[in-house]
Formats: sequence, C-alpha cells, structure tokens
Amino acid sequence: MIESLFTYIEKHADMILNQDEKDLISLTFRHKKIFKRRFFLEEGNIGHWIGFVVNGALRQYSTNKAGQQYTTRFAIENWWIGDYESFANLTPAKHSIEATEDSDLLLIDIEQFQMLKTQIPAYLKMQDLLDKRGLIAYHARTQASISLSAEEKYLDLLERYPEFFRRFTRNMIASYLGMTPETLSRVRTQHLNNSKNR
Amino acid sequence: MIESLFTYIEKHADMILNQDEKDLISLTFRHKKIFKRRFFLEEGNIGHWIGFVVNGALRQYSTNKAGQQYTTRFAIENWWIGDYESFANLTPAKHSIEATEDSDLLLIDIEQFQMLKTQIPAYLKMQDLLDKRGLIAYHARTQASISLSAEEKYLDLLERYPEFFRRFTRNMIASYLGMTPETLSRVRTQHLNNSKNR
DNA sequence: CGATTCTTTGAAAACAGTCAATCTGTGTGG
DNA sequence: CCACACAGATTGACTGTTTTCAAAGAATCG
Repeated sequence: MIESLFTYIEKHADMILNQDEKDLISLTFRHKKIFKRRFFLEEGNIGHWIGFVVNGALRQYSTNKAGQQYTTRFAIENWWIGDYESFANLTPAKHSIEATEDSDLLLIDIEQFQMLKTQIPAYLKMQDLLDKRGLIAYHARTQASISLSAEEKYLDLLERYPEFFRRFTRNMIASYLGMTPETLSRVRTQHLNNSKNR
Repeated sequence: MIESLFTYIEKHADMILNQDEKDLISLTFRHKKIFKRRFFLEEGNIGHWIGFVVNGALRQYSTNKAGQQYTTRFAIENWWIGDYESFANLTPAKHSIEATEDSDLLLIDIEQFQMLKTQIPAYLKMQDLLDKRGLIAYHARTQASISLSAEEKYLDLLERYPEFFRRFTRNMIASYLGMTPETLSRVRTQHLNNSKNR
C-alpha cells in the first residue's frame, strides 16, 4: 500500500528515497479505508488530515444557502484529497469530502506534514512542485469557467480527464463544470452526433 | 519606498525585521517605475521578476485565439504582481501585465526570492502565508465563477474590493468577472435602482 | 425483482451575449 | 482655453444559450 506513495514521491521529486526515509514515511502515514458514500470529512468539522489516494475515488463539494451542491474537486488514485484551508489553519471545513468508490487513503496531519518537509528533501521538493501545480491548475480552471461555453467546458474536461466520465456521475460532473445535468446531457448527445457525422 | 515593503513583511509574518535583514532586502529588490499603459510583462516573454506594488495599479490578462482579453488579476498598493508560472519555471508567460496607473514596483527574481526565503525567517513565513492565501483565494474565485449569476458576481466583488470599481474600467472588471461590459452595466443600474426603492 | 437514483428529453422562461446607436467624460492639439 | 477626437459606458432590440420544471426512460443496488 505504502509502496505506491514511495513511487509517487520519487517520481514527483525526481529523487530516490533511502531506506531511512521510507521507514519514516511508513511510520508517519496511517491507512484508512473509506467505503462508498461514506465521508472523509464533513463541512464544519476540522479536516485534521489530508490523504493520499492509493485506490478509489472521492469528491469534494460545498453547499450553498439554497442547498445546492458544488463539486470543487475530484480525486482518484495517486491524487491528494483534503480541505487544504481547514488542514493548514485548523479551521472548520467549508467542504465535505465523500467517497464515491471504496477507497484506501494514507493520512497525514499538519504537524507531521511539516516535519516530513524538513526531514526529507524529496518530500519538500515534491510538495513545492504540487503547490506550484495547484496554483496553475486553479488559474486554468477559473479561466476556463469564465471564458468557455458549456460545450467547450465539457470538451476541455473530456480531453484532460476522460476517466472522470467513467468514474463519476453526470450530476457530479455537471456541478463540477458549473452547469445543470440537463445541459451536460444535451451538450454530450449533441457532440456525439457531431462526431458520428464525419 | 522600500519602507512599505518592510511594513508589509512585518505585518504578514507577524515578526520584526532587524537591521541586517532590512539591509539585505534593500539590496535585493530594485525599483522600477512603470507608466500608465506600459507593460510590466508581455505574453510570450519570460517573467523573470515579480513585483511588489508600492503604488499604482496593474492588471494581468490573457488573450484567447479569438483575440478576446480575459483579466485574470488586479493589483494595487501592497499587492504582488507577476506571472507566477513563468517566474517559477522560467517558461514563456501566458499573460500580459499592464499598468493602468503610473506605478512603482519593487522587483525580485526567482533566485533572490529563494535566497530571501532561506536567509530571512520573516520572509519565509510571509511567503508561506501568501501561498496558503493564494490557494484559498483561487478556490473561492473558481467557486464563485461556477456557481454565481452575473448579479451575484458583481455584488461579491463590490463587497470584497469596492476600490476596484474606482480604479479599473468597467471593461476590465467585466472581463474579470467573465461577463460582457453591457451585462455589467445592466446589472449595476438594476442594482442601484433596487437600493433606491427601499 | 422492485425501489431508488441517475439520465435523457421536451417545452417554456430566464439570462446573458451581440450588434448598433447614443451618451459621457477625458485628454490633446490648435 | 476651447473644440474635437476618442475611448469608455450606457441603452435598446434582438438572438442564442442555459436553466427550470416536468415527465419518461435507463441503470444500479439491495
């Protein structure tokens, strides 16, 4: 189980972990199984842990006053999941995180997270890369949500993460893209027909 | 000029800078004046520097294939401005940055930026805070752009940053909010009339 | 198999965008 | 200092896109 985290760190830091480092990491993370439809975090609680997804799938969402849910993130194998704001500041989470498949996570809390960054150079390097990427990804997504039509948003996501369409429901994807399920459905059939007629 | 940067760092790190640290910072940053309508960075170039805005105002935007501009950020006094992706990775910038008022910036490049983080604890602490805030702000903006109507987006921005409406043109604000200037205009007058009738 | 949830489809309404004309304000040059 | 030019802002009529509401059709889970 922990092996996939080692591989992930080595790949993203472009460095090799020695045995001491691997041992430290093994001791630091703890395994948690979350079954489908169960919550990893519920809005209002403190999200003490972030998790590395060994396998499974989860979605993060928030709910507005009208009770509508907005999916803010998806996570599948080899992604990290957690309410970053709550994790970093130990404030009540503004999001809930629910498993959409039975999932295996490796958890770490903020103190140990900081500790690993100081103790293991590869961990720090990986985290720097992820922080950078995170900012850039948010930027791209904001841009997309502002400037693209419903169809373009759909095509954009389909191109980037085709797997999402196999693993998450249309409702979740629609709310991730900021459109209704009906609109997503129409955009999809329309696009499928277009491809057929060529 | 550099004083406002000291103040900023001390405030955001919640720490005091000693004289050596102040001297180091003074030597590291260099002043640059950018006049209205001039560019701090043009798309395609490498954004070697990021800048602390001592005074003035700037906007960052990108242009799509159709030639439309999307404002991605504003910066005024005591904000940082730069294409973070280009700065961190030394890749060609995907955004342009233009002064919308005569502006004074204090510039730093990536190497010196890293150096200050290792040499000055307050600088590191400030930067950690800003990174956190940046992620959270992007999250909030993404959320807003997905889930709010034109009117709600307008009200949201008006509440958060009323100053923007005084210092940036409606065109810029409309493109920041992801709507046409006409829609922004209508939403505004409608809202002004609503407030009047109470 | 039956119940529940998810997805699709249709029609009408709301919303935002486009195009064109007018109005406003600012800055520049004569 | 005025007049003119120009960019920005508003307004109106129209078009196109997306949402809403309602119902029917699939798919999934116990």
